Amino acid sequence: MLKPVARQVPTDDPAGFRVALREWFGRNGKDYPWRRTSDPYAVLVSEVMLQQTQIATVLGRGFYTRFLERFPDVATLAPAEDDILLKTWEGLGYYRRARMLRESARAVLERHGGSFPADLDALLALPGIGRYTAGAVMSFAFDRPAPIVDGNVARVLARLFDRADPIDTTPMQKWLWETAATLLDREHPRVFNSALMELGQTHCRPGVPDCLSCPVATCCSTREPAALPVKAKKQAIEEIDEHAAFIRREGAVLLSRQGRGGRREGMWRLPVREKGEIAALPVLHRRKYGITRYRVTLYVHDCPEGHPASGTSEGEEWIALDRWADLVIPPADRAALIAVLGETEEIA
DNA sequence: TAGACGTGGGT
DNA sequence: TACCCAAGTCT
Repeated sequence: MLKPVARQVPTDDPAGFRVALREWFGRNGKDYPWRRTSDPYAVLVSEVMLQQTQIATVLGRGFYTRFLERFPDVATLAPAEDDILLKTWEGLGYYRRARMLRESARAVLERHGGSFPADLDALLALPGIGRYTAGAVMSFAFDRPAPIVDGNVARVLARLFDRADPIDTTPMQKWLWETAATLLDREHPRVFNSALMELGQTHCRPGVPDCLSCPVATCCSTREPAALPVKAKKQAIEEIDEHAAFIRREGAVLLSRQGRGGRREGMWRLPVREKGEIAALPVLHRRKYGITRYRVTLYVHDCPEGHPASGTSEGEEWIALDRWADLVIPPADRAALIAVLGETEEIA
């Protein structure tokens, strides 16, 4: 694909850049629910859900709407119990986000009388709110000038300025934030930041971008947009096996609640055993799933009551068959449970 | 500061 | 199928 290569960069004519972006966004900006509100709480919920999570997931699977229906404001979120909170977040991943959102709601009640502060440092001091999210709430909710740099903005800026330095390094991060601050339209921060991100999501998308109709192609210096941004090499994926026991008793199945400080804290899983304990038992189900840097193969073994591995240990409980589906369970375990229970029903 | 933290959509 | 990685933050 041939792409025009500009001789100037956006900082050569910041005013022109802002106008081009604003006009493009005025015609093409998408209509997301969080763009229809200036309620900082609702904006924060959307931003936290969207951390490392695609819009299609948050919107398409109803997480955003469901969460706001159940927790419409800080006063309803602050006292939420873990179970109900996690149930609303189930399937979204990065469950710590949900707890930190609740901690932020509590902090807003305690420190700010229930109203979000329109102040970058005060927002930054709230749990789970980093530089990006603080800037997003400032600009999207309050329409106050604060730069933001997320994956979209980093890609757009790296291409506009033809910067091949890895974006996940300290110096490049510094440059990205400084450049975002320099370019920011201080008269229209909400529209500017929305537009910059949306440009990265539409025309300036990852992989092969659509440069021919890009509204700011006249100040984009890269010759090979598809090669940008550069990222530091990521760590290798590690293959691991998990051996879980399907232990069933009259009307109940043994499940294990994940403990404090660990992965997926408070959620329920099939009880995992040492491979040696149950490897010899028949495999009822096999499933692959990814978590962080691991590629996990989950084996579910049929473990009869009375087998040495069927004894319950810390955090494990018998859950009635008509109740397990209401628990908060990771998707892989839920799918495995459905498959295994379905099979054994047929056998029975 | 590098690694942990989840899941699913896109290719 | 396999791989990439997304509106990041915390420790």
